[in-house]
Amino acid sequence: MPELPEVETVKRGLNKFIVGRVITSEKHDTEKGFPNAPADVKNFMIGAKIRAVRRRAKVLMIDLTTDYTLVIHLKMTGQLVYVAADATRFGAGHPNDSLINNLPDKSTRVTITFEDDSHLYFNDQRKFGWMRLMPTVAVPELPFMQKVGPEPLESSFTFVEFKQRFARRKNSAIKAALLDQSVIAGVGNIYADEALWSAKIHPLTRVGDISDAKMKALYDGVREVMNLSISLGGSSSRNYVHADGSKGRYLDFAKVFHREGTPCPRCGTEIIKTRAAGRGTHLCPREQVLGK
DNA sequence: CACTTGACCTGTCCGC
DNA sequence: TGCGGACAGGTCAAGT
Repeated sequence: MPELPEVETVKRGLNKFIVGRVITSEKHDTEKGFPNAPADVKNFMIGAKIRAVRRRAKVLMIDLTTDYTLVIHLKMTGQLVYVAADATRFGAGHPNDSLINNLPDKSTRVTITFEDDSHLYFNDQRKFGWMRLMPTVAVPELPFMQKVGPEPLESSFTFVEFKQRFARRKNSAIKAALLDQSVIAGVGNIYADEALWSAKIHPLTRVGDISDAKMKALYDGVREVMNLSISLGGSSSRNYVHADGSKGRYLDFAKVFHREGTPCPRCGTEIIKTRAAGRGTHLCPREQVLGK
């Protein structure tokens, strides 16, 4: 699923496409994806105007003028795709044509219609994702929001804080700690591997065994790979797409993720794929060594 | 508390 | 071509 850079890219796209639009109808296929009562939808969503779209960690928030918010988690395969009333505006042959011209499809969980007959589709093949309507003031009270760590790309997020956040996970593997959203927000499987390669740290290294210099390299690496990815529109490994249905380009620039069998860009050693923290994990076996 | 593992779903790919 | 198993960008609830 989308990690921080992908969710940030969707947020920016939605801010461009849907702010100011009025919702005229909503339709969903199962209670699992969108468990709100029809009365909530009728009273606080239909007729509301989109005020702004925000992101915290990997969670999207669409604020409405009713002081209610649509809170959305895309999990592994979620998509939020906006399709204009005249979808041909992209022109024949545009790379996202095949997706947007065929929505809704069997993965569509929720369809939101705006006053100009344009649509926002929430698609999710694996159905792990969810969308909920709740009062805007209640969003920070969600259990996830209570425990989630700081945003690593904020300029106020310092190396000192980074080190402190990881200190309470000193006995776990560094990759598991990086993926723990309560330590820092937004890192997922792709950027964990990319940042660990950048800092030359083996993913199974115990946090407490990592030198200050390497932790600093990791702090820099996390921020660099995620900033680069945002500038490239995120990573489209399988399902992820922008709010206009097009794909992200980060994986064309990835150093290790999905690059097993190809040479390490620094030393030429073949990248391998293994398992760490229960996840597929990519690394350079020469530069990322346990106990170093 | 810190830490690990399995469960939630559907689709795809790979080996037999 | 079919079938079984492993695996896929995330989080939770359980277990130790």
